[in-house]
Amino acid sequence: MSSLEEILVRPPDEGAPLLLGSFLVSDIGGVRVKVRLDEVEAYRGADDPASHAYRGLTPRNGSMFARPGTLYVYRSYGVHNCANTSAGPVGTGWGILFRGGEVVEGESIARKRRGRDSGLADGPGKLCQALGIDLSHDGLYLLAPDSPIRLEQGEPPEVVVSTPRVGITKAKERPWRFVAATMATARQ
DNA sequence: AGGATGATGGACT
DNA sequence: GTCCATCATCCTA
Repeated sequence: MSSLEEILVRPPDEGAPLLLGSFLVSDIGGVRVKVRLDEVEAYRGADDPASHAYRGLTPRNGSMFARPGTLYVYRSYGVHNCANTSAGPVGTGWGILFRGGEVVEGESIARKRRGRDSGLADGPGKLCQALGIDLSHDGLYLLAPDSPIRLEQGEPPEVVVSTPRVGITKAKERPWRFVAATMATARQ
């Protein structure tokens, strides 16, 4: 099994599927919420018209160009926050979007933050809300054990399904969305 | 300085 | 399935 450091330094279309089963943990407001990642997408910087980093470094996307494992948070549709980790060598602008997961700890906190009892983290905006991630957390280093938001190693899923990415208008055909599945349930 | 846009989610028909 | 809230950011001028 590869370490998170080894996974994140790879090109994201190779690293992203290996990130499935890992945990995204937040210690915010004195409480902990932990999510097992089951859906991610790769964005490949200057090689990828769908990436926020496609046009190079801007004030918003700086975290994507930082060392792999840096948290990049952006506002989506004026309403939601979405979280990524940077990937690849420094300066590439590569990244992996955390699209969804299952809350495995702090479920009551997640329910409260989400204002509902189900669908707690099955989407990038929902996942951020459940974990309490907002723009102020942009730039955190997810591999630091004392970071309030961090990645922790987990068990890889039985099966990984790859599909085109969701919600983009450019480079739609690239199969860079990766979803954890089991032999029985080959989800799309 | 202003306008278009979007890696979404929730409510509703 | 459709509609749309709502705003940071980026591009054009």
